[in-house]
Amino acid sequence: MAANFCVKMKRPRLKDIAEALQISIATVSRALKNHPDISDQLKLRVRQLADDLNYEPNNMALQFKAQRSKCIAVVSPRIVHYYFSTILKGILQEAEKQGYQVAVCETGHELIREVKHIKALTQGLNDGLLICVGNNTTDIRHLEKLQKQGIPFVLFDKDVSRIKAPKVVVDDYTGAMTAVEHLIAQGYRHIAHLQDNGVAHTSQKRLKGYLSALKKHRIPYDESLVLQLNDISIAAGYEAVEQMIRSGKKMDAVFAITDELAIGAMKAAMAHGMAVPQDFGVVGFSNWQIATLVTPSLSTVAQPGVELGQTATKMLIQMIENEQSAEEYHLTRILKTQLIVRDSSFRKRVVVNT
Amino acid sequence: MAANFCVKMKRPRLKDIAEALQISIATVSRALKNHPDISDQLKLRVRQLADDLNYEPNNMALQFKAQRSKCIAVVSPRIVHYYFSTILKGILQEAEKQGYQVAVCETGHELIREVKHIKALTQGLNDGLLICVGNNTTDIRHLEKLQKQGIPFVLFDKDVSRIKAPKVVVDDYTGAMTAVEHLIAQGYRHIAHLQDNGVAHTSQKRLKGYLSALKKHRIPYDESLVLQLNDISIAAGYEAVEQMIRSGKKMDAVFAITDELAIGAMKAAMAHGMAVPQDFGVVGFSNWQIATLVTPSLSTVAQPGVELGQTATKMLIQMIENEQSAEEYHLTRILKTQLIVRDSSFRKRVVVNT
DNA sequence: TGTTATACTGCAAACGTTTGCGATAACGTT
DNA sequence: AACGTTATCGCAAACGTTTGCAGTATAACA
Repeated sequence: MAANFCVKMKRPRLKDIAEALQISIATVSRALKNHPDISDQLKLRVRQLADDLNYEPNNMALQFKAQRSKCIAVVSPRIVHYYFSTILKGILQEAEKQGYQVAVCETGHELIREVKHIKALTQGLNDGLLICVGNNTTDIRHLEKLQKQGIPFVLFDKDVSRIKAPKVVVDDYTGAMTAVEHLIAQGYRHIAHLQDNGVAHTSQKRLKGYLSALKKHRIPYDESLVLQLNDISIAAGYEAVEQMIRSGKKMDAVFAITDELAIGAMKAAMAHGMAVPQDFGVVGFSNWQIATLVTPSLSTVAQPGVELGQTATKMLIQMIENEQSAEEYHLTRILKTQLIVRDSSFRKRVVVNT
Repeated sequence: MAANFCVKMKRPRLKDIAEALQISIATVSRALKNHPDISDQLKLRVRQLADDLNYEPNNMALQFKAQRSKCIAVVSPRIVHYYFSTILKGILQEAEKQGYQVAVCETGHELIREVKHIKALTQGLNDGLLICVGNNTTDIRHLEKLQKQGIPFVLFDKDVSRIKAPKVVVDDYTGAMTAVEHLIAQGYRHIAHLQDNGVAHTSQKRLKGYLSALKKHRIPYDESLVLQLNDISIAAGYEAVEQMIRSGKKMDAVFAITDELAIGAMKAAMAHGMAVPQDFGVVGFSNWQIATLVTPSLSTVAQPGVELGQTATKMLIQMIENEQSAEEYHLTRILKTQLIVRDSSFRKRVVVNT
């Protein structure tokens, strides 16, 4: 009776039920878990009271006892980012399926924040980590420390070649190569490549793909057609291509490391009177939503974000539940990209392959 | 010596340090916490060994003891969504600042998943919740239950008028009104409104803003200019406006509930030979990234996503740390939107206000 | 009556940490 | 010599739950 007057009712515990029913805590626990040792009659009484009190087991106590939290954490350089959102969606899907909670944090490509977050996330709360390192992460001592501590983790999207650990990445090399081969098949011959500063692993792989495609089709490599940009924005792409055109450089196509760069390139070409795709072909990378919205629509290399997230999560949970450390479980899964041909690179006529 | 041969070294505990140093666990704990009761000499030895063993306190034990996890959880309808990403970024920023971990989950606007996730997230692991209900959430018993349990939570973005709880929302009404007034000021008179099925609180507020603007400027309300669509995609916007044009309906502008709808509308108008913004004005809602990329660029109402996330998080953490339940802390923060005028609605001439 | 099986239920330890309080020694003071 | 002070450290309880083991009562059987 009087208990109801209490404004702030404490969370009920097994002990409360036990005392109310004059039985032991152990019995309550077993009754709620439908243990055969407990009589049906008592089970009923216990469950009744548990429902009335709105009893929910205290997960902090459970995970403390089990030393398992059923939580994993994601370390991502960016949150407001179409591709990373996609990956996160895949992670959440798989985690939900397996009953795991997912903590998220953003590093903004800053090593300090990366280190800080990883440290905070590993102080016992999470069973494992999904990490995408930042573009500037060359110092990998924090990852090596993770390994030493035996904390399960999986690297995703960005490869870190210097560390042996489970990884899930996208086949940037083949993706880029396929894209450039497509441009070549469409008859473009002077294909420029727009990339960022080039330090990131992905950038290098895509450049290699570009080079391989040229080589395979016996197209001479022109160094001046590969542009390193500080920025991967639309404006940067626009500016780069405009300068090239102004300088009189012969160029009839662009393969860009980003959809945004590609769109900038496309706009610059059009602004200078070139028709896309007739005079100028463009292929981007990532298949952002905007690729379908620009005119002409942008051909691009799609990365399987959801699949990547799912795969990484599956691997991580497997490591956790089999108690395998990252060290003894190094295997790199490479996911296929898919070339999506849209209007910006499809001349709609049969092209003789050289 | 032999311990080093052990392949899988267990995580060191205070007990391990204590035994190695032949002192009590309590002393180790105090030494590491720099308690004045412990001699500097012993502190040094303890810290030395702790460092050597790479000791990190077990957070599960800590949070179990304190019954505080320093974790909050976010329940969001969508993950791959520009606006929600922005909000999440704000949440993560504020949480990082205050040392909280953030768990995330996606409901996909499905009530069942919403209920399930909220239940899972509240079984003790999180100190509080940030919830954006789905569009179809009319049954709010799960929220009422949260209140009864005294678990702190803040509703964000979507208002749920039937429940008294702390909320952070955006001023959809004024945002919509300002947008429509802008169209009116630009001289448009036959302004259509594209909305979704209209059940969501935000949809209703925006419709009201639309109506208020018309009324204020003495423009007769034409019911047939308000279209409820099943879908908020570009295609849906395109189709809706195309049908209107074909039907011969007089219409010279669109205010859409979404940037995507607005872009669809714009493309439809242009496809039918109308010049934007000369013959046809368009304003969207949300300021997605694509708004700047379409031609002409899209005017839109920007929602302060980061600010919203930060505000909600601040409120939640305050509730947690002051032990205020959602019931006794109901206050609704309404954040201002900002009209961003771009090419799709700016006729670039002085317009006499009627 | 004694033995054994059956059906329940409770005791207590364990998970790792913190912390109030009590204990011990060394040293100084009277 | 007796007492007080100070510095240093340990004991044990507490947080909520699970679970192996032991215990008790009842009933069935010889």
